[in-house]
Parts: sequence; C-alpha cells; structure tokens
Amino acid sequence: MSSRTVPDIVIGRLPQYLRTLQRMADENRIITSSQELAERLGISAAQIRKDLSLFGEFGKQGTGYDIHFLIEKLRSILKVDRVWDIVVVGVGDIGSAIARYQGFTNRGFRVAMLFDKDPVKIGTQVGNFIVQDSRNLVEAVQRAGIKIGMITVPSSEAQSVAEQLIKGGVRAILNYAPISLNVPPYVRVQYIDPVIHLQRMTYYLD
Amino acid sequence: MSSRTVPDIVIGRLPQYLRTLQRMADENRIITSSQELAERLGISAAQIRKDLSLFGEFGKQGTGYDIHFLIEKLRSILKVDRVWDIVVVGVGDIGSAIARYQGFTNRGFRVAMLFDKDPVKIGTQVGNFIVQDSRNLVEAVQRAGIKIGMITVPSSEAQSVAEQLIKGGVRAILNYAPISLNVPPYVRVQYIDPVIHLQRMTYYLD
DNA sequence: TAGATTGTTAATCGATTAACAATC
DNA sequence: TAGATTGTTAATCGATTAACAATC
Repeated sequence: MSSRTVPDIVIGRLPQYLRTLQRMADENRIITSSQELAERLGISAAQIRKDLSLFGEFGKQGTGYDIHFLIEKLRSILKVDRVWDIVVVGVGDIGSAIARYQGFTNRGFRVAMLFDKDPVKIGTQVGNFIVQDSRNLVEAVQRAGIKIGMITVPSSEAQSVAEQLIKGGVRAILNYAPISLNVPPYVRVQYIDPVIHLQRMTYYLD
Repeated sequence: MSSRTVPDIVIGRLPQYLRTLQRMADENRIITSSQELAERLGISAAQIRKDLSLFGEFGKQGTGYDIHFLIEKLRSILKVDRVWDIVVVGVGDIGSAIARYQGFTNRGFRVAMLFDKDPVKIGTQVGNFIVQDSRNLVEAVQRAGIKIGMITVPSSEAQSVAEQLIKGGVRAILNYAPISLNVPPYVRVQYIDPVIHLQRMTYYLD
C-alpha cells in the first residue's frame, strides 16, 4: 500500500480524477463508483480502483466512494490542499491571458508575480499585477519563496529564464515556449505547446 | 514495417521529434543521430530508432539521419506537409491569444475563423479576424471544410460547442475548457488545462 | 579497413485488465 | 438476506531496452 514509489503515470491521472470529482460535487452528487468515474473519464474502472488503492482504502464495498471524502484525499495527496504561488515570466498574449485566468481559483494555485524585460511593459498593470523587471526576478522569487514558475517568453529566451527561475528556488516549471528545457533532476517540467497536440491529431485525419 | 497499426503513444512522440529536428535545422545542422536526439529529448536512443522504424528506414548505418530528410518524412507521416485551417470558438483572453499566436506558422496550421456568442464581441476585430456569430458556426465550418476546432469557451458551454463543431464536420478538437468532452469515436480530442499539469508537479514538491 | 550507427530481434520491464473473495 | 462494489491478486498485454549483426 504505502512506501513503494508510485508510478508517475498514476500521478498524472490523479488530477483528472480530482477534476471530475469536483465537477460531480458541483452537481450536488454525494456518492460515485469506480464505474461511473471510468465512464466519464474514458478509462477502465479497474484502473481507477488500482490507482487509488496505492494510497489507501477510500471506498466502501457495495456502495462506492464518498465524493467529498475522495476529493479531500486527492487534494492532500497532490498537495493542492493549500494555495501555491506562481511566478509568470513573459507578458505577451499568453502571459497576459494567464495573469487574468480565473481557472486557478479553488484548484490550488494563484498567480503571484509577473515579469518581463521589456521597458515598455515594466510598471504597467496586467490583471491585478504590476509587471516587474526581469532583472529582479531571481531575488524576488527567492524572497517570496515561490516554487512554481510559468514561462511564456519567446523560445530563444526560455532556457535562460528557466535557469534564473531555478536559481531563485523554483522547482516546478510549466513551459509554454515550444522548446525542450534542460534542467537538473530535482526540477520538474511540464510543457504546453498547442501545436504538439494538434500534430498528434492530424495523423488520424484524412 | 507498414500495415500494422502504430501505437498512439508512438504518434505522440513524433511531433516532439519533429520539433527538435526543426530546431536543429534552424541551427544549420545537417546530420544527427538517434543518440543526439535522445539526449535533447530525454528519452532513449533505442526508442527513437524503434519508433522511426515503424515507418521506414530513414537513416544510414555509421552516419545517422539527414535532418532535412527526416523532417520531410515526419511532416508527411503526421500530415503537416500542408496547412490545416482551424476554427476557434470563444474569444476570451485565451481565444484572443490564440488568434494572435505566431507559433502556428510553418508547423502545419493557421487560424481561419473566430466565433463568439457575445453580441459585444461579434463584429469586432481580433488579430486578423472579425469575430463571427456562433449561430452561424455549423454552416460556416461546413462550408469551409474545416476539420480542426479549438474550444476556449467556459466549461458550461464546452460540450455544446463540441457538438456543433462535430455537426459542422470537425474531426479533431483541442479543448481548453477544464472538462472532459463526450464525443463519438471518429472524433479525436486533446486537452490543455494548465492546472492538470501543475497538479501533476506539486505531488513532487515538499 | 576501422569506426560508427542503424534497424531489428529477443529479453525485460511495467502497466492494464480480468476476476473474485471480502464486505458493506 | 440479496445485491452491489470495493480492494487485490494473478494473468495478460504492451512498451521499453539491451544487444548485435548489418552496413555505411
């Protein structure tokens, strides 16, 4: 049950379980089953039960899972039973959209700081933030103890921004620049590149 | 070599190979090896050779792969040796950022149409497009023969927009709304939800 | 030729699924 | 109690890796 390392592929499914459960809670549902979750997510019920069993026994035979209880368990496992501050570097269209994005609320995150190196942008307001000078990035991130960064600068600058973030203490990076980052093993990186997703689908189109 | 169905997990890696190769080409490189690709991508050289071998013999023993040649092969396999039109539904911050995004160029895509149902937005210009009325979505998409849609509306409307897109002939959807879509098996869906990526990383933070 | 790297096979590793006893 | 669904084991399935002959 505990102690053995959980495969990353399982960790990757937990946020999807959580999202679906929270939607069920919004629909005022009280109880669900591995089967119902499976249908809504398009994966097998056995897999959901197996994944959850790696962390404990959260269900009741014959009944299923208490939605609220399972949400709390998953929030705790994923460490989103708190609010993580995020630093956003790069205030172009994507960075601005993220600064204004309402979807972080109640899901464990909030944007805390915005940086850009363009003098025209520094000092302007975007969303609820004043854009700060990238030259102060390392120190400001360090002082605030921020662990999560989002990179929305051009590809040519992404690697250098990543290095600054890491120097400031960031340990998880969500990179919107279409380029692979080189980071030490103690830093996690996730990528968002819409083109990668699109190219994965065109293969199947006529 | 041919005829046997290629696993989707392999298809998912091909766009990453292509992106890395194109970056090498930008650096005026001529030849590469499975080993070098592997290092830049953080996967094993054997896997890259195995993946590519499912589609043909693209390399030379003792030498490696001609970057330009392999790019063309991958573009052809992924069907991005052409330009696919995209319809974007929902002109909020994210939809607007996508409409202005420069990153589609040379990668097989271009935004062709923008829709919203908000009368205040309809008729306004965003990027190079005039926002069209969602009521005309099905017909316009059908007439233009568009096969790819991006959904950037609120979660509550995403399922209904997906259904309209499909009715109009769309067969691949990139969904930015944080909700699972229910679609027929002949439609492919990919999801972009930054929170899902973030929650996958917090598990590993202290 | 000597050195390097591919393409491919076979072995290994890991993930998914089926099935069912336990039990609510 | 009868019915339902979990948690878990064992079997299956599929993906990754190691290794090397082929060959440029």
